[in-house]
Amino acid sequence: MLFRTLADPTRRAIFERLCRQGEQTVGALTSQSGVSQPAVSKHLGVLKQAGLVRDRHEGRQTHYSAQLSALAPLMDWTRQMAGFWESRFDDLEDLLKRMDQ
Amino acid sequence: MLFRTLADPTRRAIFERLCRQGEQTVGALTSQSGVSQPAVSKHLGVLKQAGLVRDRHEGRQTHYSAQLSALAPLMDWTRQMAGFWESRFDDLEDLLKRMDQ
DNA sequence: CGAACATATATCCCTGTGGTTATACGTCAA
DNA sequence: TTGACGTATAACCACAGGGATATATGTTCG
Repeated sequence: MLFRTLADPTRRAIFERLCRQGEQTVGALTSQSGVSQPAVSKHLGVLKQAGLVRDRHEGRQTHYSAQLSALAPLMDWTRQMAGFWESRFDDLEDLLKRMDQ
Repeated sequence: MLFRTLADPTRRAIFERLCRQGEQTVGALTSQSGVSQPAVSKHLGVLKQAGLVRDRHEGRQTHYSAQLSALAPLMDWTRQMAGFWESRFDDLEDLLKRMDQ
């Protein structure tokens, strides 16, 4: 589900912005997304269902923020793939270095 | 492009199998994929274009293997998002609260 | 209350793409 | 060379889903 959710560029950009700049209203996200407000709301719904964001209602605005813990399965998957590969003899020192950072 | 490539379950399963079990022929991959051989070939083409697999021709068969170094951008992206998140004060507070629970 | 505002939902359209079958291309064996 | 085999390409279909516009829901303010 995570891959699918993050596959769309617009949606991924929204999530990245929430990671970089913290909590944002739908309006703020819309103004820099290049698509309509309903489109942004739909993307936020998908992100929320994937657990990647959480929403907080304050008056008539809704504030969204990134829920980074949801990325854990992604890191786990990547590490697992690397593990399988590594256990089958080969260098990939470069990748392992980056994983250790 | 990585997210998009790995978003499809069938294609991701093919890649995972190549990671777990090493080099495989198209026929071997097809037999356990649940879809037709042309579909598998198409998926392999997409994976190849994303740099996630390599192909090696041997007679009339083609052997595919995972090219794990292509996952590096994925790890970099994830780490970058985590970095943005941790560098923001309010989120650190949230994290600490959750750690105390 | 009524109007402006912020967001969510409904509806529809249209493209992308994953699936199929049919077929072409290359390779091995006889 | 002919035929069987392994894989790739072609042509087509069906549907998911991202986009827009229109409208509903809910909130603040005069």
